[in-house]
Amino acid sequence: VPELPEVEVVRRGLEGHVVGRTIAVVEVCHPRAVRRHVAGEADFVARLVGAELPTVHRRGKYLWLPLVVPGPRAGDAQEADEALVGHLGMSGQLLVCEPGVADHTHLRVRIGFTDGGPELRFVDQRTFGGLFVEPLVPGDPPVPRSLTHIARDVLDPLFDDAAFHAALRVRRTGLKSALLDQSLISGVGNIYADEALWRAKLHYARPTGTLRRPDTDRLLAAVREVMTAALALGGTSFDSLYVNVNGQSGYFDRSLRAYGRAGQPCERCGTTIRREPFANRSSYFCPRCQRSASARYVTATRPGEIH
DNA sequence: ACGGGCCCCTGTTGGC
DNA sequence: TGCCAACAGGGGCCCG
Repeated sequence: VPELPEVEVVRRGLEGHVVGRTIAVVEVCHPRAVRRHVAGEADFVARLVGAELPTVHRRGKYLWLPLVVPGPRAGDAQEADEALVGHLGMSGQLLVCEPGVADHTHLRVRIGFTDGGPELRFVDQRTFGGLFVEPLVPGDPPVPRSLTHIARDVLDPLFDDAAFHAALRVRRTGLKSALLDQSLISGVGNIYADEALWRAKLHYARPTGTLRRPDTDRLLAAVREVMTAALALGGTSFDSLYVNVNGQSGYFDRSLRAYGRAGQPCERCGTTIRREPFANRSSYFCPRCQRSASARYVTATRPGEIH
């Protein structure tokens, strides 16, 4: 459930079903799912068992739940100094389901609670995602250590539009590469990058150094609009891999204007949407609406035609 | 230091 | 029908 809207849907689900509860048991079913927990599987489990989960945070595509361990005397309030961190990768799901429900084929981690209620299950077909426990680094809010290089996302009120524009100006790369760079702006993946670029009428290969402030403002507005609209529809789901904590799909796939629409007419101008290879994936765009890559740059990116 | 390329996995799909 | 290459929403690491 990869991009920001889908991860936010999951965060809200965790807020409703997991926050306030205390972990009783943890079962790691596949070691690769906890590979980012360097101290190992047993340490991962030990740090979780007995911890209470007061809140759930998200930055970009990462989720984390601060862990509060009960103090020596009952009722002692403790500050969380570490957190359970999760990334869904390409195919990860966090599902809330009754303890009796049959294990999913790709169940990787099971977390049970002291109240005996629904479990939290991490299910991940491709195992690009994972869970790990890490110390929190002080900040607003405190962030797990390995997330300190992740930029704030566009729905974060503290995202700095001017700083983002300045960063684009000094980069020497294409616009979509910059959008996908989680250290510049987080939460944007392949789908919403293409959708935002279509909305802002910008070419994916436009050199970032050529952007003027109004271009950046239009782009950021488009990213915010498309993500907000997707969130309202529960995110984008093409199949059962991308679901909320209750296993339900979102409906934003019907609202996509560029992604996956190769060969179909642009809804703005009727020109056929084109698909081009991009970084081992694909870029979808309207060749008429999104013509802003300079001719020199486009030429230079074609193998064997560098002038 | 920074950008692009490659790899980590499993499953589905479409062409021959 | 079968086989196999291409492709899939991500990111970390290595290399130049």
